[in-house]
Amino acid sequence: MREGRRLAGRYAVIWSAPGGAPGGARLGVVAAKRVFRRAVDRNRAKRLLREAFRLNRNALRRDVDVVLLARAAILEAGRAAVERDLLALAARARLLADGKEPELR
RNA sequence: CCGACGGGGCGAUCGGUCGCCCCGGUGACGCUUGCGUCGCCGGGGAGGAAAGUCCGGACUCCGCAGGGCGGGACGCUCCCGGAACCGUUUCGGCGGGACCGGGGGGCCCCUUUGCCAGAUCGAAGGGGACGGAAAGUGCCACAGAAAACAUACCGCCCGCCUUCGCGCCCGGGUUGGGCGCGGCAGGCCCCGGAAAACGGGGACGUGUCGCGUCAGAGCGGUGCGCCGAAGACGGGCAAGGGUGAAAAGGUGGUGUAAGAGACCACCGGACGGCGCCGCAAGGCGCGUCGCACGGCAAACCCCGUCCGGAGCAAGACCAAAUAGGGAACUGGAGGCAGCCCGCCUCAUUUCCGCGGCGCGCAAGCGCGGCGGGAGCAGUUCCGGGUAGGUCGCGUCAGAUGAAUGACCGACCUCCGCUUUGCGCGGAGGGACAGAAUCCGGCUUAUGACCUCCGUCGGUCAA
RNA sequence: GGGCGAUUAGCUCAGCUGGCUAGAGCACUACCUUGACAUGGUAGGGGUCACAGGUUCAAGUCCUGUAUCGCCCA
Repeated sequence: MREGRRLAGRYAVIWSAPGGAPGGARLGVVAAKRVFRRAVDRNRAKRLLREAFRLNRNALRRDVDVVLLARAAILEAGRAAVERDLLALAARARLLADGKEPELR
């Protein structure tokens, strides 16, 4: 991951590196204690990122590993907004599976 | 009835789909043959505070025969209930128990109010970390005379002394004054006279002088004074003054030089005296005391009860590499020979013991040999221990970076539109907040709803 | 997870066994010194003692709770 690519979005920062598993891309989530002081906020941030990743896992390339770092603004966002942010980031990082274009608006 | 605030309870509905963590079962695949990945079935999956870490306990290690010092925590009394846990047990129970809740009682403080007033008391409401201030030590700033074995600043009173004033008495009686008498002079009136000259008389009391008498200030007095003032000294008193958070009972009287519980009445108070009531904390009565002995112990401290220390990052087990420790065994290198025994050459730190050879008169020195120990080197083994791992943490959550989410529907709440209903649209299902060994307590944070309680406001009725 | 400590002026710190006006240095302001500046001198301003409650006649100090910051232990 130290050599991986990094891109920042509104609600998250994404790292990516070659890897992957038979089931598809693997995920790691990070919520820093400096950013989210309360444990309930850290859990909320990680759950939002995890859900957004799960719902869009098939849209991503299968041969990469991904780490998502939550940013402070994510607490104000809903699930759909986090999903859109994640897909936009994946597109910029060239992480989308071949032949599939995100439906960005 | 409504609203606000405080306190308490509760912190939450049903169904479906897709995912996550753990356990049990099962199947497929992969290979380092016991794990990994994926799937299916069944079960379980955050809180009242999981939080703060303020306490108590279980548990673990250290220590351990027992106790003390030091340090710390708690503190009215009685009853009932709950309680993690501990001890004991005949497994029914019994005893203890940090702490929590409820009720009754006592004591103290504050506010309001009622007593003529005051000390103080009663009532109502509220509050109390509520053992001891008569074991000891310490502190009580400023102000005030005095702040804790009370004191005497101002003040009140008495005595004495000094000075002064006032009054009285006495002495002295200047100038002057009043009264009386007298002399002289002057004016006025009357008579004589021509006359305003002169003479006589009269009244007046104008001036002056003398005598007598009366009063008499200033001044003086070792004088007197139920007079007064000031000051010094000696003594009595503690009522009044004012300061302060706090000043040694209150009111009225008697009394006194002045006063004071000095004495008296009533009220209040104290008692480590007695009696009675109450399980007790305490209360009441009697008696005694004219009534000195304040506050602070969330100051040191004393009394009673309790506590050994550290903490799951405790601790237990498995255990690589490297370095170091211990034990046992072996003793280097080369050549000859090669089945074994063996033989030759070179090298070999130090100590002890034994005997041998050589030199030397001797002490001793040198040479090589045997045995033992240490060191060194090698091999093997052992233990400690680091990285790492497993357990601790199994009990209906069980993680070594930590799992509970998303969507749909029902239902509910609120807002808007609509004449109501029906219906439509929108928002929301809410706050505080996420287990990390477990349990109990405390504290703090909290939306909606509920209603038990309290305070305040509004409206309605009586 | 567990065990501890601190908070006083803009900054760094004192403040004893509760009491007198909460002080010191740097910084800031004004004036003096200089042609001007630095330095120096004089004077001055600036404090919810982190917050809340309690004990006490009286709290920065004592007690309790809260908040924030920091340290240590595998």
